[in-house]
Amino acid sequence: MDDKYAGLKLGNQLCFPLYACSREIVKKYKPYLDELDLTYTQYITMLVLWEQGQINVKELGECLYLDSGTLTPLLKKLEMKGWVTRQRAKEDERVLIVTLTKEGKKLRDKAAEVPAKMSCCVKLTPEESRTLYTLLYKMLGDA
Amino acid sequence: MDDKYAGLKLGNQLCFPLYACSREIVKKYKPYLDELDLTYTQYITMLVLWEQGQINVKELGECLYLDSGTLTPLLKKLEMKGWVTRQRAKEDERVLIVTLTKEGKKLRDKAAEVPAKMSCCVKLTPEESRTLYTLLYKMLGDA
DNA sequence: TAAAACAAAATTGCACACAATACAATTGCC
DNA sequence: GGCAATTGTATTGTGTGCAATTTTGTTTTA
Repeated sequence: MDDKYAGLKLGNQLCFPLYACSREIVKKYKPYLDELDLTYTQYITMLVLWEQGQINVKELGECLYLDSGTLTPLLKKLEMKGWVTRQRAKEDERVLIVTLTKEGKKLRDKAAEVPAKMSCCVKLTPEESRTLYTLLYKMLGDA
Repeated sequence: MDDKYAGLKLGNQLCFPLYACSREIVKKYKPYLDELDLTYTQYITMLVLWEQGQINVKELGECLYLDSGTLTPLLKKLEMKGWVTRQRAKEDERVLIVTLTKEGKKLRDKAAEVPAKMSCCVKLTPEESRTLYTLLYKMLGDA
């Protein structure tokens, strides 16, 4: 009878726990990131910059699955805080290059404690975490 | 040398693919939900209402992991579209009861096709989907 | 080489999320 | 009954997230 609507049950949706989990995790980061004066999105942006030092907006967007509409205001805020600079590429003035500043590099030391603090919140075994990680990247890969 | 910062690598973060996947999936829903004149958040709200017919805001928030700051404007929009009514409980005027209308019920038939359309987008085997589902709920359970 | 096609960012506008705050109704305690 | 604490929503302000459009610059081609 109700089979027609079985697919519409919240409990049968894979998307829902994904969506809810994502928001719950970001919420858990908040107290630690507040200490660094970073939002979650700013944090993952800084992760890329700490690894690469310098990157243009297009590539940054590809790394983070974010577009310029999200990144432009975010990067301007990071620039105002003095952690990055934004300048046009000499070779091609359309390209905007984001570079980590000395101050931005310093922030990395404070941030280094965050992952350990967060890992306490995730109640999965290391193996479960790996499995989850693999499955998520498999989904993302086809995106 | 760089071990100190190993935890900060984007590739070592579980939160990141979770966050990215969540947004990518919501994005894939968009064209189908546009046809129903629903946003993703409105859609999962309707999922609950299609199952329950009636629910108060507090319980709805617990189901969806959303608070009143998100739900209040969202429910007002659903009310304006004529799919739900909002009225205070007689027993306790603080409680707001959201009820599906006849029009809202009709929408369920159109929505019934969405899950099948979406399942094509998820390139996981049924077993992988179940594993992912279980792991996500395990994380959520501790949230 | 001038115009068209293309590309990268920025801008704009709408829709969430959510913390913080406000507010109104209710409950508990004396 | 009176009043403080609690509870359930609503409001406000900030920060995304993204589609659509515009601006600016580059490349292609007629």
